[in-house]
Amino acid sequence: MTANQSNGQHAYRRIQNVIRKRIELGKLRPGDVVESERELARIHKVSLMTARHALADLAREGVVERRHGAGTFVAPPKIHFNKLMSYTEQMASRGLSARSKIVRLSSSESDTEIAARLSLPSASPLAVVQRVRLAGEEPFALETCYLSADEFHGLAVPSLERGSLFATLERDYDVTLAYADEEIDATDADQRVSDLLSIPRGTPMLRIRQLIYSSKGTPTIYAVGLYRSGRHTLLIRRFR
Amino acid sequence: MTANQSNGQHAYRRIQNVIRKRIELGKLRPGDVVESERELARIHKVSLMTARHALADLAREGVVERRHGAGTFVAPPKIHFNKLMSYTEQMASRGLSARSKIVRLSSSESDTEIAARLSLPSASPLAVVQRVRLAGEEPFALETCYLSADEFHGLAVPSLERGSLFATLERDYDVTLAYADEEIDATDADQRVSDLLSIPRGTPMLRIRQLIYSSKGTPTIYAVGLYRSGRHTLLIRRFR
DNA sequence: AAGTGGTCTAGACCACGGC
DNA sequence: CCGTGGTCTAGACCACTTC
Repeated sequence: MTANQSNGQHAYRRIQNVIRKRIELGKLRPGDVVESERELARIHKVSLMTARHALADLAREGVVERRHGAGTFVAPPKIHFNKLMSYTEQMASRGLSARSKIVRLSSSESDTEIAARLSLPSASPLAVVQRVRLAGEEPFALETCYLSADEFHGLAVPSLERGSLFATLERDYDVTLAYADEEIDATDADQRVSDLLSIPRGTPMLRIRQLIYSSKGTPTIYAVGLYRSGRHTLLIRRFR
Repeated sequence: MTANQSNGQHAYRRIQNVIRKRIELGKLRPGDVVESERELARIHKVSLMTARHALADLAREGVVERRHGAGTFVAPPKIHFNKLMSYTEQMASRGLSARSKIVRLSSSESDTEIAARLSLPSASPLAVVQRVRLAGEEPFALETCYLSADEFHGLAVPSLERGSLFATLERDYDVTLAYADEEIDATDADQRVSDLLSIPRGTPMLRIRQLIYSSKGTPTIYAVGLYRSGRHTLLIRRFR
């Protein structure tokens, strides 16, 4: 009995999971006090440092707040700012289902500039997935994703039409996405965009170009999104 | 001799400061190995847990990176993503000087919607500072800031023309800004904007509306920025 | 095999908060 | 006052990387 105990989990993780589950189930609500380090140590039969580790880590994640001399409390539910989420996940977090239509799917194109962004040789074949995103029945965004066709061969339409690209990559290709750098600016709708989204040419669009990195630090997806003005606002939180 | 030693610092902070200083002075460069936990413990005559605390904390801040089984290394210098910076600070970080022109300065307006965003009574007087931002000689953005006129009376033009609004608030009013929530979308230039920025009407604009909070959590500034397309892109990093 | 970070123990004293 | 979090000790074993 050293690091792991009954199951294959670390002690501090087990403690965190117990607390997390209680919050998830509504047994602990925001503002409620959580057991103190000493109580947790006693209950879980671990040392104080381990109980402390569990709480300090939860506090870092923003799950709980600690007040010196007072105690540890469940943090108010936080809006997930600056989180990298697939369209599917974004919709799900608002209780909506993602609807989209694939308008282009190919795996043998090549584009020097995009290959460069993905740190690929300039003639590398690229897989391209272009989708129109729908809010209700109304199209409001056009998203185009570029990936290395060599690394991700055989991206299937059905899996993309239902699940998200993120989920497909993580499930079928054992790639976990970690972070993305985004460039955001404004343009106007050109002919192709206005046709696909049924909006007038020249409509102002929010353009988001993101380079999504895997957890190994490899640039994995280059995505360009065009969002119809008024139908989509981006939320960001910045810190000083 | 328990928590503090020679000076009034905690042991783990002292260790961090030593490492930080070495990085600042260039004695440690990105990729260089930092002393191991055991070495630090020996050198600073502290326990392993304390040396560990120092390094783990530096790793959280992104100053160093730790690799299991390999060692602790100085992290590559980070670009400051998602940092709340005034226009003046943004320019300074690129080695440029901020140039802007105040086109409106008043302190007795009132606007129910904006007052509400600042959590003020709806008839509260507002101080308004509207500035055109210049890149070289070319105007590329229009920024409008709203503050409580009661709290910030006597905002002087000269201090705003040179220094930043941020600096003025922090110096003259003892307010430190902590974070901001931003809504980003696209619009087009209306008559007033196109006149002020000398651009055609209908030019797509990036619109950033930010609510800036003080370190006490009080909404302090509501700012609306309109940025000319192609002349300004926003950079964001998102994490999963 | 040697060295590293990651987890953990079983305590200790200090600083702070609320009663 | 008592209970809380924050720091700290002097070790231990495990998991991992490097050689």
